[in-house]
Amino acid sequence: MGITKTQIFDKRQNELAQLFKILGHPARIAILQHISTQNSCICNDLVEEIGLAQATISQHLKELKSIGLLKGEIEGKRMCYCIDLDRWNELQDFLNSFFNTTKHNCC
Amino acid sequence: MGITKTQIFDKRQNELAQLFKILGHPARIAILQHISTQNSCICNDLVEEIGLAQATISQHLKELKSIGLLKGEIEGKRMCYCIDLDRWNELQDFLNSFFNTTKHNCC
DNA sequence: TTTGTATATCGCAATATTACGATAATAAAA
DNA sequence: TTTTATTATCGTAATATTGCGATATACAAA
Repeated sequence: MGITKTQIFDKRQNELAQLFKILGHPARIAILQHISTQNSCICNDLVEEIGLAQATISQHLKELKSIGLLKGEIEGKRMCYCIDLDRWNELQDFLNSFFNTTKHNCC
Repeated sequence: MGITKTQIFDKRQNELAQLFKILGHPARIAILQHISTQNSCICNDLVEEIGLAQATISQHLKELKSIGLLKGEIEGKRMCYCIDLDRWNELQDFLNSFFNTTKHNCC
């Protein structure tokens, strides 16, 4: 065991869980905050500011890219990672719709 | 390795990540949806409706309780799990504040 | 009391995640 | 061309998560 049984859940449930899961790591939260509020979008800057190894940061960036939250642009020999603001808003709406439709109780 | 280095992140980052992480599993999403929209709050009903073993559902319920999202009431020999709506709203606000303060880009 | 029902917890196996050193790939600079 | 800097990927060790059978616990019903 150890495998999440995705086949017994519907598409929306798996999608929601996947989004929450990717956001569920402090390094990825920190990356998003740095890019957004501290104007550092260069991979190497993030490595220095966050304090994880370069390979580790690169891996986290890849995961954030996998849900479309980040897009990377090549800038000479460096990579500039930016938040895809359209996707960001879309995601926020999606999570809010989950919260709003799940706001009732049976007892 | 394999340990998340929580000590290099601040309290808010770790808290946000923890909340997202707990929500990052389709079974837990399904549990919340069942309780809220399908009026099933009895543990055993969830076991039948979701299709995971009783021990597994019990474990997921425990994790949802750990972030205050569910509260369980004893009802005879059964347990009725309800969403803590105050906590639910608080959490939604907290996640929205993260989304709203991270909505800028450097490039 | 005995039996049956509902839930929690323990222990374990399978799998996933996290982190990082080493190395490859790419492009600018010398 | 050679060197240097930046990032991605591979391989691996450590740890975490998922899922479940077995069992313990608690309560109701017989």
